[in-house]
Amino acid sequence: MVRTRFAPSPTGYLHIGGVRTALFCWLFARRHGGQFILRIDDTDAERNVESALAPILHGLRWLGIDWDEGPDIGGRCAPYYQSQRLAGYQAAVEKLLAGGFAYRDYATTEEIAAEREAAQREKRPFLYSRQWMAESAADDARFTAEGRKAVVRLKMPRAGSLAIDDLVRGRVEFEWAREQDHVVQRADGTCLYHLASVVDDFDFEISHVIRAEEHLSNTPRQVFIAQSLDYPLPIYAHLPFVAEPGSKNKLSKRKLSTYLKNRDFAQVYEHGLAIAERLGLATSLDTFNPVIVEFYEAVGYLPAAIVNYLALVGWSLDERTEFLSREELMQHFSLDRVVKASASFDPKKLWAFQDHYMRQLGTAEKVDRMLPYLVRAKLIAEPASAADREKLARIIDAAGDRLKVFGDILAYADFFFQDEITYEADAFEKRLRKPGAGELLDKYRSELATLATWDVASLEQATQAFIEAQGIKIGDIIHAIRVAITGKGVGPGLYDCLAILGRDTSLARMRRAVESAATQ
RNA sequence: GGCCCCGUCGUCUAGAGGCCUAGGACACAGGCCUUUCACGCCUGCAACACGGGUUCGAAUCCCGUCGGGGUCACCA
Repeated sequence: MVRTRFAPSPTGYLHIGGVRTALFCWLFARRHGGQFILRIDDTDAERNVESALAPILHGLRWLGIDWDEGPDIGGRCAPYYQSQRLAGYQAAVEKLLAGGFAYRDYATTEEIAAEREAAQREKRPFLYSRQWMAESAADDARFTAEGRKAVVRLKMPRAGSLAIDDLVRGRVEFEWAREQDHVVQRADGTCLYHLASVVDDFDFEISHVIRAEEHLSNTPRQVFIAQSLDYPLPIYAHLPFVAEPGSKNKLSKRKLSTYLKNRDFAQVYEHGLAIAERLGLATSLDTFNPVIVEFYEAVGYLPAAIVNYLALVGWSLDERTEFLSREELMQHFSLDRVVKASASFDPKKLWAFQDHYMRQLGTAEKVDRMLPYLVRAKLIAEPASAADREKLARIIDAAGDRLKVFGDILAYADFFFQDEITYEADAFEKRLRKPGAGELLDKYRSELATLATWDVASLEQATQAFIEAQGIKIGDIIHAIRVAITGKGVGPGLYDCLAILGRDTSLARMRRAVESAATQ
């Protein structure tokens, strides 16, 4: 039975690299009809675990990465918080001690540091002297009498080597003599991550440990712990990590200002920022950041796009398939097609997937998903009336594939719902302050005032007739009309805008624009 | 610095000795379409890190060099 796990520590946010790891674990479990387990690594946590965990669970759920056992739903191996499994770790430490695989060490941190520095000075690899290792009860008594406190260290082998057959790396070998006597239990009795992780993986019957590459060098000590405890070894698979845009460094949420120098990254960030600001969301880099999954949810990306994109960061189905549904991924995912090299996060490629999945949506669904954005931005009152929904549907159809994320509706719908529009300065100058623009627009307005039916076809026909009568080209007036009725230089098709706005509003806005152009 | 991992277009990747004058996608550039923008269509730019082997033949195998990254906590 395949059982994989994702073991986040409650940090308060879901990192895009973490999601990729979770996704691969989940996909692998689903592919093999196994279980995906969520375990919370909170052995060190002093913070509020529940509130720091909520965004992580929420993000995974939003992406559709569901777990079979975990903190909120329980399961046969409960509890799923490491902080609630301390007794098991304690028992493991006792067993390690009893078997001679670990020892009580009374060295102070200063003494260890001194040894490490000495080794560095002499340019030889550091290996603890075990000078303060207690080998008998008498030693314990003696060291304790000196006022020392003990930690428990692993008594690592000092000869031979270990070979791991990693599912993505192949065979990797380590010399035991290079491995340190790592601490597994602190002086205060609490246990460290590596021990807890190994014990839990055994207790949860994890068959495949799929995790990021940064854990590869930690594997020997974990194997040592597992072997010393007589645990069967899980199968390991170390995934390449997700790197910064345009570099090979590990993606980090702290370095956003550096990433912003990357044009693509900056573009995606600023696009999201504009939406967030209209929604009145907090936009500190700590909470609103394309390295964090919440960013995409807030701005209105589709989970399908993110999942599809992320699946292709480090994995591919074949030489040309790009679009894969969740079901197809579950069906085809395999670790042997995971690449070994780290892969840069490319926000523009994610954007392209978003564009693709957005097109699959029908108008009705877009109305449902975009309406909340308009409500939050106070462009539509809650609850939305049937008329508002109808109008929104028309706007969405007119805007078409210009709407890349749900939040984009704000920029395309605002002037339809506002009573009073503001002009974009550049567009106003260029289109309405041009000599003669006002007069022409005024004539056009008078012409439209007499129009029998106010719909797209009639508007187009009337406009054509108007430019022919005036002996001008469409480009000579259409931009002025657009700025007059929308306030903007770009937007949906002009006749659509006029039709949706209606006769009264359109004519009133044109009149006001003519006045503004003349007086300002 | 020690140990470990990695190295194909700017980016994600295909490639398991001849199918490679290296394929696809994103990005980028130019053009067409066009009322703006977006879309669409066409074209283009662009890579096997380097050096030695092995072989009739190497992006693919071996060795070395260089480069990049990870890790060396009483963090996870």
